[in-house]
This record gives sequence, C-alpha cells and structure tokens, in this order.
Amino acid sequence: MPRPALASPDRILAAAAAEFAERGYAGARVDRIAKRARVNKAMIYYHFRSKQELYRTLLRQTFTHAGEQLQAIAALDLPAGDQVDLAISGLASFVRKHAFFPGIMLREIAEGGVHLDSRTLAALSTVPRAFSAIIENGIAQKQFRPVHPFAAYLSTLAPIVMYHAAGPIRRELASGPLAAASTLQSDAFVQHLQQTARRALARTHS
Amino acid sequence: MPRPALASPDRILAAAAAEFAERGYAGARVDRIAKRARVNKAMIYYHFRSKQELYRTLLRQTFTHAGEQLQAIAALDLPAGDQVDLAISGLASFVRKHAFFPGIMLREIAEGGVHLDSRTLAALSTVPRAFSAIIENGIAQKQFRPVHPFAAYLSTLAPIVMYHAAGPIRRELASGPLAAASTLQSDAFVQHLQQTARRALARTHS
DNA sequence: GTCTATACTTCGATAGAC
DNA sequence: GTCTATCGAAGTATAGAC
Repeated sequence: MPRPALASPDRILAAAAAEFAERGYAGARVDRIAKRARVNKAMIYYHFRSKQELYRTLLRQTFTHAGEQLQAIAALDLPAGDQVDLAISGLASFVRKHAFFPGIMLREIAEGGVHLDSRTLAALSTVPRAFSAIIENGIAQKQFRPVHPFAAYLSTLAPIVMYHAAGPIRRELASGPLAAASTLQSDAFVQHLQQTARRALARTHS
Repeated sequence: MPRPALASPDRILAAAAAEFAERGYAGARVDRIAKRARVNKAMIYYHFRSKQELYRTLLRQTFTHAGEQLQAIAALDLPAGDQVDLAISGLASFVRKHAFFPGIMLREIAEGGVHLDSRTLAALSTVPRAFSAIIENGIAQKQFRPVHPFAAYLSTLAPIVMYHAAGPIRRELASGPLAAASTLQSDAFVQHLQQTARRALARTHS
C-alpha cells in the first residue's frame, strides 16, 4: 500500500482548505472534508477538537505564511517602489499557489471575523502590518507621497484577492452578458496594479 | 394596531438581506429571517417559493438598483474623470445606504456564483458593464490612457466593497494588533480612491 | 490511530386549520 | 394571508470496539 503524500493531519488541513474556500464555514461539511482527505470522519475530531478548531488552525497557518512572505520583502534593501511591486506580485503568486486563500479571506471578512480567536486575528494582522511598513518606510524616505498606509493596503492588495476569488463568476459572465471579463489575464492585471500603485504613490503628479 | 412600515414581502426581503449578509447563504436560517421580519416562517414560503428563490430575488433587485445608478452617472454630460469620481462616491453611498450589499457581494464572489441563475447574473453584470462604459468612453475621448476596462473596474470598485465589508473585522483589529486600521475614515478612503483612479487613468505620468 | 454505529440537534419545507 | 405542529433529511459530535 503506497504511503500517502501527506500525513493525516496535513491531508485533513488541505481538504479543509478546499472545502472551507468553496462553501464557507457554515456550508462546509465535516463529512466532505473527511472524504476529500480520505480519512474517517472521527479522525478529524481526533486530530482537531472540532470543526471550529480545524478552521482556526488552517487560517492561523495560512495568515502566518502570507505575513512572513511580506515581511521578507519589507526587509529587502530595495527602493520602496520595488518593494511594492514585489508585494503585489508576491501576493499574486501566493494566491496562485494557495488557491483556497482568496475564498476563505473574502468569506471571513464578510463574516466579520466571528470565527477567529485572538491568536488567529494576530496572525491575520501580520499581513496589513507588513505592507503598511513598506508604505510608511517609503513615505519616510520621501519616495512616496503621504498616504494613509491602510488605504494603500486596501486599494492595492484587495483587488488581487478579489480577482482570484472572482475567477469562477468571471468565467460565467464571460460566456454570457460580459464577454470582456474573459480578456483580462492574471499577469496583465498584476501589471495594472503595479502601475496603479506607482502612480498613486508617486510624489509628483503631472 | 399600527400598520407596519413595510408590507410583508418587503419586510421579508429586508430581513433576508441582513441575515444573508451576516451569515451567508448556507449560514442563513429561514427561522431567523422570519423572526427578524416579524412574520411566520410559513409566510416566507408563501410569498417566495424557497430559501433559494428568496435569495435570488433579493440579489436581482439589489444588482439592478446598483446598475441603474451607475448607468445614470455614465449618461451624464461630464468629463470622464468626473464620472469616475461620481462612480466611486456613488458606490460608497450605495453601500452606506444598503449596508448588507458588501457582505452578500463578497460571499457570492467566493461562492463562485453557484446560487445565481442567468437572470440574476445578467442583473449583476450591469454594474461592471456601466463602469466599463465610462472607462471606454474616457479612453475614446483621449481623456484616459488605454487600460483594460475590467482591470480598472476591479481595482477601483473592489476596494470600496472590501472596505465596508471589512468594517467589523477592522474594528476588532483596531483594538488589538493593528491600531492604524481605525484611523481610516470612509470619506478619506473615498478620496484616496478618487485620487488613485485619477492618477492611474491619467494619460501623462511624471 | 482507525473504524462503525449512532445519539442528539437543527434545518428546510409542508400539511392543514382558520 | 396567517398560524401551529411536525416530518424527513442532514449535520456535528461521540461512544466504544479493534
């Protein structure tokens, strides 16, 4: 019998990621997670205490991972504009690698964070904190005009998450009432966001 | 006995809007909608056929309303830059007036539109179509540089929806690990987005 | 660690009286 | 149009054998 590629708890986490992203917390079914992970349902309650604890563990891991990636970019010895470029393309590649991230992120925002405990909230906060650090540093070094760092965070990174989460609905619209939705490729959108960020943050404006 | 401010079907729709926005489609409870609307649960199944039909009716109405508002802006005899300003502030006031809209929008995007029939999808598409028309018109009149209209749509209007949907979680973060999140006011963010759009769409860039 | 079987709860939806 | 009562399905979670 071939060893599974991932150990049981990791397989459960991967299956939970897909299930929670597709259906949301309330819509996710523990039975389906078990089936996707090819484990018995009782194993989920053995490794994790409950559906809620499974969900929180998954989000904590993911937010921590994303935050560390942004912090690494913020620590590079580069012009702030280049750091923003890297933050944008980095988040884009992060969501390509972790396809479940946008769905879960959007849902949890809509839920108002009701499923999150303080540890998970702290993990989540590392993402806007790291991005804000880049912006504030650029302002301090007079490479950027003064903007609210959180405004820059929302207007720059929110569209990436939205773009990827909206993939399925965009494909539905493309075959119907909104053909133009299908002509926007991921790379082109990343470039658009990088250009937009450069222009939004530039100290001079024609 | 005082007449209720809204007739029964409209009270049900208003209650459903709040419930679906807070809990999502799967998380919404018909019992709770009935309680919020102060009607008997059976009345919901009498006026609407099912939970799904209630949901679709609500979304169709809301998308149609939002689309019409944007189309009215697109029809104004104004410079394209001013039309974009109005589209941004108009959507911001729309979500202030319909507080349930961002939550439902984000959730339905994350769901991949699985609950939407073709009529509801058509209603949804009027929003990006109207905004794209403004952008394309501005490009044709050489007031904007050439950009992908759908990219402009996503990067301009997505942050507004995100900002308002993220209100509760932002307040949680503000009292903990991310104090800066609380200092961004709605009006200031709208202005930031208007400036960002002006700069992103300008034909010249220093 | 892994399974089967099941207790307990909640939900969407309806029947039927008024 | 409005109510009470309830059915049947589906869900989370656990007990207990191996």
